[in-house]
This record gives sequence, structure tokens and C-alpha cells, in this order.
Amino acid sequence: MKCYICHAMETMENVKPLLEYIRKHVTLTEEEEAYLCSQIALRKYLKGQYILQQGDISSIQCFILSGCTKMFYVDDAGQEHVIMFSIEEWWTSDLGSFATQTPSDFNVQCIEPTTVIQFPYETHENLLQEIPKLERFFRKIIEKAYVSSQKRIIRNLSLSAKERYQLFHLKYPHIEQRIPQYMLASYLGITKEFLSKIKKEVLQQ
Amino acid sequence: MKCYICHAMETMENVKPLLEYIRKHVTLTEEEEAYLCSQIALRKYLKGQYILQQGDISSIQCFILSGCTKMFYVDDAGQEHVIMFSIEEWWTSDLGSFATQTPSDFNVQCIEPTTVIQFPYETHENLLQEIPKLERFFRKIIEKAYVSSQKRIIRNLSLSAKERYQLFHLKYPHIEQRIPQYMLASYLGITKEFLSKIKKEVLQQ
DNA sequence: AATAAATGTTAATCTAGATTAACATCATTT
DNA sequence: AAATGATGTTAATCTAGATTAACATTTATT
Repeated sequence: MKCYICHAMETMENVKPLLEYIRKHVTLTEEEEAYLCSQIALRKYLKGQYILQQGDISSIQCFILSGCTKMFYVDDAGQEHVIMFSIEEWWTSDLGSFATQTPSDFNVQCIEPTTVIQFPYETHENLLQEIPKLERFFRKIIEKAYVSSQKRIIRNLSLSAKERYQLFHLKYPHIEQRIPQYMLASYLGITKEFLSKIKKEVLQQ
Repeated sequence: MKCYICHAMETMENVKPLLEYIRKHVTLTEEEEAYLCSQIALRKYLKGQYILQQGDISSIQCFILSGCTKMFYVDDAGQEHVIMFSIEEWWTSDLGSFATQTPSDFNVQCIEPTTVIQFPYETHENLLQEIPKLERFFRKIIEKAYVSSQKRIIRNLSLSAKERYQLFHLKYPHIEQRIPQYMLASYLGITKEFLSKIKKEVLQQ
């Protein structure tokens, strides 16, 4: 099978993680996989580059092959609020803006050099109609995202800042290592000064 | 068309709001609609009854025909945290538990006498495979739910309690009228005493 | 009509986490 | 290696919202 992204054999490799990921949820035929590949594109971003900016309509859904992104919201007071981090084998984009084709509330910025597979909106909707199994796949992906979003709401309502930090530290040690501490503080909903204090307390215990 | 729920003509009325709601998103044939109706059930709950209890696996997805429910989480300290209210023309259930068939983190309780249309899990999955347009429909519903969940996270991170109250008051005045104030406080993530104080301030302005 | 249960209010006191500001490290560029 | 910018720490002070507890009002039950 020839790579539909760059038409060369060697970079066929790039699509593999995506196909394997999809296989975990649904089983596509070889033709369907090939067709899927013909509809997507590879894109590399430098550290600091934006995949999406607040106010723009999200035209792509991105599957991360390598790198790390943060999705954040800048409020009226100019304060940044990190909504989520995304790393390899996960999605990044404002799904709301993508699905409804309305201006996004969020920014998505690369905090490492990042390589993604892009699903453009126009082809995405057709693709799902042509391959209902993909509709199923995306439904399941969104379900997962929704569930973790709900869990985040609970955590923010019922845990103290210290407990939230400890949970993150336990669940996502590999992410903690890759992001500056002030961004984690923003994700946890606290100031960097307070996170610094918490971490000291946790270490002393 | 005969009613598949109760096999009587007069209660065919009951399914109408659901069909109209579905029509806003996808177009089903008459046969598809009939088949859908054959797979669902009507259920009435009294005020105070539980549709789902924390720890149980959610076996049904519910579309509300009339009434009002709250979904809430009881934390380790015994504190209740309201995640969402649902009224007519909306869904209620722990989608996470339903989708993954794992024990739920949430309770869903009726705060009014409530009538719902139920989609049982076993038939739901088949239904979606048999009618891919319904797969699409549910994908869109979940997208919507996910988007509002994300928005809630932002609100909780970037707005003060007073601002959150004012927003709720503006956006959901019809819900505010139907729920006791202490439940709204829980939804807003504050104590009932503090909400009482806020409301007084807002009125005096 | 009387009582109990559920809901809402007020005010005093307390605390988790914010703010400010000065300083410390570390990484990058010249 | 000096300098600049990005990141992290510490400590003092401040505040939004929690807690407690007493009381008020509304609604349901006998």
C-alpha cells in the first residue's frame, strides 16, 4: 500500500499509529483504510506554533503522532486557563468549533515540536457518511472525551488543590515531566505560587 | 402508525417529541421511525425516585418527556455535587457508564414526577448499527453534551461565584424556577449560604 | 389548625488559595 | 562568560467563599 499522504513508501510509517488506534475500536477493510488515508494530511508544527486560535473556526481535527499541545482559554481579564494537554495517540482541537463550525473559545498551541495527522472538516463529514464504521469510531472517541470532561468537573468540585495535584501526578507522570509547572498550575486551576507550595508539602511527607 | 410502546393509538402522542427532536438532526424514513419506536419504552418516575444510583451500571439512556432530574455525585466526605439538571427534550443518564458498561460515578434522581423514553443498552447498540443515521444522531448529541461540559469547565475556572450565578440566571431562568436553591448552589459549586448572600447582592444592584 | 419537615436567611468567624513582590535557577543567545 | 528571558521559590498580606449556628419561612402531613 502506497502512502496517500506523501506518495512515498517510507513515510507510510506515519499513518500506522492512527490505523492501529482505529483498529482498537472498529475493524476497517483494507480499502476503507486506504480511502481514509487518502483523505487526511500530515503536518508538522514548531514549538510555540498555534494549531488553532481563539475566535477562528476549527477546520481540522488532529491526531498527534509526536509532540505535545495545550488547549487553553484566555478570559476577559487576560488570564490563561489550560483546559487540556494532549500527547501522542490522542486528539487535539476544539471539537465544539469543529462540529458546529462556529468560532472557537480556545487556543491550541504546541508546547513541543509536534507532528499531527489532520482530518479537514469538509472531507471529515463525507468520510463518516461513506464509512459508517468511522461514524461509530468517532462517536466512541467523543464519548471518551465527554466522560473525562465530566470527571474533570467532579474533581474540580470535590477535591482540594493538593488532592488534584496528587491525582495528576499519579495518573499522568509522563505528562508532568514534559510541561512547565506554571502550565500545570493553570490546568489545576491554581496559581503557580500555590502549586510550588503544594509540591513542597507533598515532598516533605 | 400504531404506538409500539403501549400498542394504543392515544399514547402515540408520547413519542412525538422524541421524533421531532430527532428530525432536527437527521431524517429517518417512516419504517426507520417505526422500528426505532419498537425498541424503546416509556417509564414514569415519582418525585424523589432514582433513575440511576452511584455504583450501578447504567443500562438505559433516557429522553425526558416531562419532569426534571438532577445528576449528582456524592464524594468521600458525603458531600453532594450536582453535575447537571435535565428537563423536557433533553437526555439524562451517565453516558460514561452507559457507553462503557462500567459502574457509574453518578446518581440521577427525579426532582419532579418525570416521564422518560428509555433506550436499553442491548438494543441501543444494535439499533445504531442497523440505522447508521442514528449513529450520526447520537454522535451529534454527544458532541453537544461534550461542548457544554467543556464550557462548564471554563466557567468554573474563570468566573467568580457571582458571575456564575448571574449567567445561570440569564441562561436558564425556567430551570431556576423549578429547583430548590440549595441544589443550584451545589451546581454552581458554592454553599447555599453563599448563594443566598449573592442573590441578595444581585437584587440590590 | 398544629406540627413536622424541608428550604432559605443572616451574621460571626475561619481558611484555602490569590496576590504581590523580591529573589533564585536554568536555558538560550550573543 | 555575560546577558536576556523563561521558569520556579519564598514569604507577607489579603479575600472569596466555607463553616457554624441560630433563626425564619414555606410546604406537607396528621
